[in-house]
Amino acid sequence: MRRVRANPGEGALLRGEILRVAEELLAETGTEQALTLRAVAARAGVSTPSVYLHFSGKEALIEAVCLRAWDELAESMRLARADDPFARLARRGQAYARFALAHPTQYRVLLMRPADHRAAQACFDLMLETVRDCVEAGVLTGEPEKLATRMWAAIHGCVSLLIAQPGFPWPEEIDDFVTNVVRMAGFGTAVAERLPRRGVLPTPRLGPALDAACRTLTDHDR
Amino acid sequence: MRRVRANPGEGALLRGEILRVAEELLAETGTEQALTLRAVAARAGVSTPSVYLHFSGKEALIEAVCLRAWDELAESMRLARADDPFARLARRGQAYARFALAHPTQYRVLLMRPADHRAAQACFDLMLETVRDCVEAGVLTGEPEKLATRMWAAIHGCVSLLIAQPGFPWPEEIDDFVTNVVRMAGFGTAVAERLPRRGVLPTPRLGPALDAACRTLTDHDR
DNA sequence: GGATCAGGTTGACATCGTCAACCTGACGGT
DNA sequence: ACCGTCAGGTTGACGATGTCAACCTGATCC
Repeated sequence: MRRVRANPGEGALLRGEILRVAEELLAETGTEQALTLRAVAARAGVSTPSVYLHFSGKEALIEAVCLRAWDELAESMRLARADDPFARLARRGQAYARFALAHPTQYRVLLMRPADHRAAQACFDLMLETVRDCVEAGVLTGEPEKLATRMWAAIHGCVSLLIAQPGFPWPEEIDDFVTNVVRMAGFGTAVAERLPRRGVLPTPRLGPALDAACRTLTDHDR
Repeated sequence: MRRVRANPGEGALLRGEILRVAEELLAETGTEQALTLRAVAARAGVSTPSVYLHFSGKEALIEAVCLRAWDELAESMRLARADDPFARLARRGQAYARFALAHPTQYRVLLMRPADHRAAQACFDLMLETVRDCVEAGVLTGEPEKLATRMWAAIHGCVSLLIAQPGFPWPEEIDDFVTNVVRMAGFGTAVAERLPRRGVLPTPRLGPALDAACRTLTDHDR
């Protein structure tokens, strides 16, 4: 199983190999504790300290492995298109959630542990761009950065709870849960920003008023 | 620094002492990696394996330490009262967020790592109870369990991002962020559940319609 | 006054991340 | 043809950590 030494100039080949087996190991075990430098090195057919030739330490390796997933996420969000900006927002939110749930370990390592990297920046920017479109189209009002972080929080909360609390008695199917959280975030952001902090109808009158208001939002013409 | 041995029948005293110093250590360092059995034992004035007399291992100790915080959280949510059920929902959501941000390490350990315990069950039940009140009062519609999980997701997402990504360029003050996420969750849940999955006005007409609809929700009488 | 047993301690083991020192074989210059 | 050089590794060790089996000890009861 011993790996043959690379020729001069090809040292980076080992780096790729290490990343590959580390990703494998992480996917197999589902936890970064099981990602030992010794296990990674052994599977790559190489001695343990060789990892240090390409990564400054264990944390650096883990980060490098997980960061690869985020490029894919940005790509899959970019692919989630729709002509209507508000619909595109929902599509991208769902793409985000779908990807996170498909790569739970990487998502957890990068976004559910304290860190100062900005792994999600690219994805957030894609979200932000779509929120801007919605503001221009008049369906959302307010500062796009603030609106986007609030919606991000909702979707992140949804997937991170699903990842971290598999034992919780979730009352709806995962797909429905994600979809409904996305809808809640979208409509909630649109409505909350249009209402004053105080002076909204008191609860007994708010229920019927919401019924009536929502009827006017439905397209009866088609 | 050596602790005097407890008398027969008082063995549980050490358990309390261990919990106390472990909590101290966790609060000081902010990370459970620094919570070594050796450090805990040393600070308690006791030998390392003594911890095993009261906890089955490191994970059990960490869980026991963090679980103590949740009882306090449930209490502080119970204290967040308001006559109006919809307002009470917001108060409790904010109490939840405030507590989580005040005990970030415990929150992270229990809710942001994979686990099968149901740490948050008691808090969720308090949330659920208030959601039920809102449904009875007519301001929310739908199945309370589903509504509550969606709102929980939003608030959890908000605090867990704040805890895990302190380096992110948050565009609003933490208090405002929390408040606005809570508003988004409340109004979003109320509205999204009243709208059909399809057949909502297309974006160009949705903006003005939302403006008009939200005007009807404002209390102009006072 | 000796047995008992709760409440610990001692010493060791395997595993981990990390590092300094060493090895080795391909390649360029002469 | 030979020899230095240097990229690309390896060896062996260190200290820290979770965990466990075996041992100790002093209060209490008959």
